[in-house]
Amino acid sequence: MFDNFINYLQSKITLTREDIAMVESVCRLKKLRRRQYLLQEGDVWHYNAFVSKGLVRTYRVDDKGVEHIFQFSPENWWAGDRHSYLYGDPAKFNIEALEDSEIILIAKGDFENLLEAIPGYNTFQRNLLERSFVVLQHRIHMGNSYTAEEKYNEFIKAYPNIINRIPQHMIASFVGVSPETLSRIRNNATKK
Amino acid sequence: MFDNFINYLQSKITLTREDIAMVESVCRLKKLRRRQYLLQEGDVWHYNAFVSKGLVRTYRVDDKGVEHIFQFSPENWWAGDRHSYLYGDPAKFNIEALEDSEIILIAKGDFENLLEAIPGYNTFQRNLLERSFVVLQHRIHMGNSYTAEEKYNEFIKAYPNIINRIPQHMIASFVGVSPETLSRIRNNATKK
DNA sequence: AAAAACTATTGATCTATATCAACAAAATTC
DNA sequence: GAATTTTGTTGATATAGATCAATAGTTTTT
Repeated sequence: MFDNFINYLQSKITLTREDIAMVESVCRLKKLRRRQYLLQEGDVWHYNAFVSKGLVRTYRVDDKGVEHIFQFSPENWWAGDRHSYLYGDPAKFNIEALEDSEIILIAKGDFENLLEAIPGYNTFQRNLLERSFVVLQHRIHMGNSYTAEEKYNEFIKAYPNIINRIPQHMIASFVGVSPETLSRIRNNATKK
Repeated sequence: MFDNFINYLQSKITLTREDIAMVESVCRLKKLRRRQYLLQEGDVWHYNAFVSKGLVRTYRVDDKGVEHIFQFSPENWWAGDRHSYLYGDPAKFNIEALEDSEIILIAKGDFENLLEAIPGYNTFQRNLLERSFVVLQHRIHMGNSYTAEEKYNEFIKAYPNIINRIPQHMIASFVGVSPETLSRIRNNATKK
């Protein structure tokens, strides 16, 4: 039931039988149909969510009602609203399944116990955050200095394996470009 | 000599006398004159740098030769190139002192030892990264949905204490707006 | 204290990209 | 399988903000 997640963990850190039992004891499986929400704006988020199957998007709606996708999470990635998780505030993000999905939920307190109890997990988690930091940093830099076309090219370079599972206008939203502009970019690119 | 840093640490985690001795044994003080570089593009960064006095900026130069400031680090903040640190690649960032500064350097290996050796430090460091993540996330969202004026207002709200130590065109660079536009924004704001 | 470098302002012009709008193909739902 | 929704394209137009350029005050350097 939680095999995907256990395999993921074992590829990152060493687990004893007891560790595995402990992890499994705090996991909860949540199945989502396409278009179903894992989190809606306004609710408080206190889970760590591992996508074991499917694909999920995390997005936010701005003052003008426009959606801005922050992240796509396919299998073996995480999803969540880190701000709400950290500060207990109502979420500004929505998380919605783009495909029928299976999500493993671990409650905040349980997850923190795992980090302390399993040797190396705290360090691995810190490392994961460091790498995320670098990715976000680069996205900020792209936002300030790349053209729309460059941003799109960077996206397909960074996520080649999921592009055909995501509608084009959502890629536009992720990279911060209007859907029309992205359509024109792709059109020009094929002409060359 | 490292008092500022020890005080900072003690405000976050509990330190024994031995812990303090261990920390001090791996600290190195580096004094910077205004305009002096702590890191230059192309060099590899393998420190954790705590600003104990002064102010430092971390910036990157894009393909067109334009500077983009990623971060200002005043007293009691950190500075560094996390990408270079993590992957050992030549830095894309420059770190330059905006004022005469004192920086405490801890080499990568030493720092990792501290995280393991001092109870709670690993967890505190993870928490620090989580909060940074949230900040960067918000900057990405602003980049995609705020006007130039809103971005500037957000900056003065977030960093009210350092605005008068930073030239206006550098604030413009940080928020991702041209210096002329920022000048006009401020002008309009005062008219109201 | 003169020269040089840095900083901020203001005006004129340009441009990348957004917005508005209409249409059609594809996918999904009933 | 008809109706509805989603998705992508293309054209016309608008606009926020960039760029270019000139000026001047301020700070730093020599």
